[in-house]
Amino acid sequence: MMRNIFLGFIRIHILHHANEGEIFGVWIMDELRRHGYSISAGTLYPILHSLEKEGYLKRRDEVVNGKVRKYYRITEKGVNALEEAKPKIKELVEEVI
Amino acid sequence: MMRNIFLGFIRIHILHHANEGEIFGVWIMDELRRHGYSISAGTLYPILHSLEKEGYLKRRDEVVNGKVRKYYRITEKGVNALEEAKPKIKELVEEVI
DNA sequence: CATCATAGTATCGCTTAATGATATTGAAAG
DNA sequence: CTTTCAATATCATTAAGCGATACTATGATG
Repeated sequence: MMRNIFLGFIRIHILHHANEGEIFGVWIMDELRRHGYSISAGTLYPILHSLEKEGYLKRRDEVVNGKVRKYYRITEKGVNALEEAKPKIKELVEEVI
Repeated sequence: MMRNIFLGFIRIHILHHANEGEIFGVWIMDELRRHGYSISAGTLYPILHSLEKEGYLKRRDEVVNGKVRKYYRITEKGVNALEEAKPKIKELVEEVI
């Protein structure tokens, strides 16, 4: 029941965090786990790739502690999508809550 | 983007409406369309069946205008699930909005 | 009565998405 | 130049969503 809703939200959450700063795969997984939700790598990475491919996120590779990390940051298009989504989500949620 | 979120919400919306009164398949489809979302019959009916099977909804068949309608109403378990879900949704949404 | 039209529900075959498990990558350490 | 490790990537499987199409009463028509 909640899993379903959470999954619908995951793209928005990713955009949201990528709007506040740079994010990368494992960080997101941890962040979500902290909030009581978890997501498989096999689900997350394809989502990141598609968000990037569709132009909502842009990527930057950096070596951290000798490991390559792919940092993502929101794009202009991503910000727009996020702002457009907010009122719709609000409407969707307020009817029920 | 929004479709995904909407789909995650559909079970909650169904429970919500089944809490306010009796609902049936076509009515839900119309209601959602009115709000700018649409759902295929091939998606909706399996959802109704599973919500019933899992005990969130109970069914009552009635003939209306010479056609059989399956009215659904929320159960005690459904009400509980709905009430439990609300704060979690709120938390999930408020972080982003 | 037979058959027709119709609202509503049900299901099939296909496509797309999520998942856990497993593999790959590349820098650093030794 | 091998090993180790965090992080990312992909594979095979399972589950979910979908449009299209079929099914099921029932009341109307003649």
